[in-house]
This record gives sequence, C-alpha cells and structure tokens, in this order.
Amino acid sequence: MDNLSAKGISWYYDRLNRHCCRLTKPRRAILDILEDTGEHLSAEQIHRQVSKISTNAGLSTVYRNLELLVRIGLVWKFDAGDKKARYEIAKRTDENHHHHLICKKCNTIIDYSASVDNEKDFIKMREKNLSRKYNFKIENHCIDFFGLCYKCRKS
Amino acid sequence: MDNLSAKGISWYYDRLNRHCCRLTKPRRAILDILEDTGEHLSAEQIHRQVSKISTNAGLSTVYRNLELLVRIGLVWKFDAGDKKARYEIAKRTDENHHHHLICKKCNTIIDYSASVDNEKDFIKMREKNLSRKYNFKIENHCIDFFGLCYKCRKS
DNA sequence: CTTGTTAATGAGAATTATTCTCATTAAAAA
DNA sequence: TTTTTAATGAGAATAATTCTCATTAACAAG
Repeated sequence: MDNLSAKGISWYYDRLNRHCCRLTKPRRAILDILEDTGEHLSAEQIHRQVSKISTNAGLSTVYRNLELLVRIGLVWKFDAGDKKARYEIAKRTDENHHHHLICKKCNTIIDYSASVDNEKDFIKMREKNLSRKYNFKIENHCIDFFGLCYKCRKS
Repeated sequence: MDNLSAKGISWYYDRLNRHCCRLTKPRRAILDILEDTGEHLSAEQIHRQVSKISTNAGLSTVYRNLELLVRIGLVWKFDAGDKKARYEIAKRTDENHHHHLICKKCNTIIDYSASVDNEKDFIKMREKNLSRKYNFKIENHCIDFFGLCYKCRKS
C-alpha cells in the first residue's frame, strides 16, 4: 500500500532523480506531509507525523532529509523568532507563493499571498537590480513582518 | 573614565529609563559596541568585544541584555541561516535602515540601503494594507535575499 | 554622602535544536 | 537475484541559548 504505483509517481520524483537522490520511504513521507498540510512545521512536528504514516523514521533522518530537500529546492526553511526552524513545501508557483505575518507574542504565523499590490512585480524588479549591483545570484527571499496579532494586541 | 559624563549621556539613556532599566556597565558596553561597528554581530562576538572595553562581562549577561534591548526596540535581531542570531543597532532612521543579501555558502552579509527604488514607499504601503486586512499591529519587518555572492558563484 | 532596596550580574549548570557517527538496511542498477 | 552504495536509525556529541542563585552595584531616598 505504500508503493509508488498506489499514489502515482509524485511531482517531486523528477527533481529527486535529477539530483541522484533515492525515493526512500521517509523522504516521501516528509514531502507528502508537507504537501498535505501546507503548514509550516518544525522538524519535530514532521517527525511525529512521519512516524504515524510511515514506519517510524529517526529524527536524524528527518533532519538530514529536510536539509537535502531545502538544498534541492523542494522545501523552504525559515525562522519565526523562536529558535526552531520551520519548513514548508516549496512549489514556487505564483498562486501559492506567500509571505508571513508573525506574532512576536504567541508566535502565530499568518500567511498572506504575495500576489497582490504588485508585490510580485516589486520583488522581481528589486531582485534584478540587486543582482546587477552586487553581482549576487539571488535564489530566494524571505519577507516577514513582525508584530502583534489581533488577539495579542488586546492583552 | 567609564562614567556617563565622560561621553555625555547617550541617546539610548532615555529609552532605558522609560523602561525602568538601569544603565549598567555591560549594557552600555553592548550598545556602544553595536553602535560603533554598525555590523551584525553574534552574541559571542559581542561578548568578546565587551570583555575588551569593559570589565569582562558574563556571556549570560550579554544574552540577557540583548534580549532586553531587542524587546525595548534598541537592537534588531535577525537570523542569517547559520544557527546563531545576529544583532545590530536599531536606530530606525531612514538613512541607515537597510536590508540584507545573504550568501548561502559563505554566510557573507551584504547590506543594501532600503531607500532606493521606492522600497520604503512600497513597504509602508504594504504594512498599511496588511495591518488593516489582518488587524495586525506591524512593528518591524525583515527582508532578506538569499543566494550566492560574487566569490561563491565561481566555485 | 550614606544607606537600603532591588535590578542586574557572573559563573557555570541545564536545556534543546541540530549534527555527527557508525553499523545496518534497502533503493536502484546490473 | 545479486551487487553497489546511498540512506537509515539509535543514540552520542555539539553548540547556542537559557536558567539558577548567591553576590554586586544602580540609584532613589533620607
């Protein structure tokens, strides 16, 4: 029940293949979880979930794979101020590319779409100019706003 | 030689005072160092420098103060991908407010001024719209671009 | 200036996210 | 099926940060 043909070959298969990475069970579990939730999970949350849907994988395997997946661009890693990293799936399509509003107090993370107010155009222009000016190959970016969410404003 | 009158009462005195924080020796040393270098230092770098110019302060004192200073808005904290936090002085004036280009490989950090290409205007507009839409009090933001610097592109 | 109150300190122990080690396992090629 | 070698899992090791607690020093009040 846990083989490729059951779900069909996933979108990430090619990318893994191109990087000579095997499609292992924990690796698939991590990607599937991140894809399904669409949330920003910590390594430990991912580890817990993986242990549910797949044979229980070691925490170090989860870390190792997250590092790999970030490196080959399938996953985004970012930091919400508390000291554990968060990970989310990185289908960088215009529809679901987004940035974050992060509450300093309760650490809630609100996603907002990057495709309003010309944000996309602005970023593209900015990347182009910065690349040229500093001779820097920009691969991705992180735009986060920090402050107080609705609930925390009142307390 | 290490008293207030020697350097004059510093710009941060008021802010500390308003928060009922004493103007202690290590606290001043940290602020002075961050102000002088204008760099993004890690807690440990700051600790080393503090130990030079002031009586040697404990590392925990440095951490405690950095946390405080971030909380009352005198210092900015951010994360450059390796896992130690960086700190920089937070005089949020238009002239020196800036964002970062961070090299994934060698961790070099390039500052670029936020006051070109209408970046300031764009951010301001964005903050206003997001605040309203999500009822979120935005206090600051973090805009970083990640990629490869000039040197690392070639290797 | 002296004294009393209490925030702040310093040294090191404790914590915790992440990385490393290494013997074992299982993808994928032959 | 066999072979090769990337990947795994368990736990030890690392390192940044936080905590503890007895001691010190800001600074307000007399």
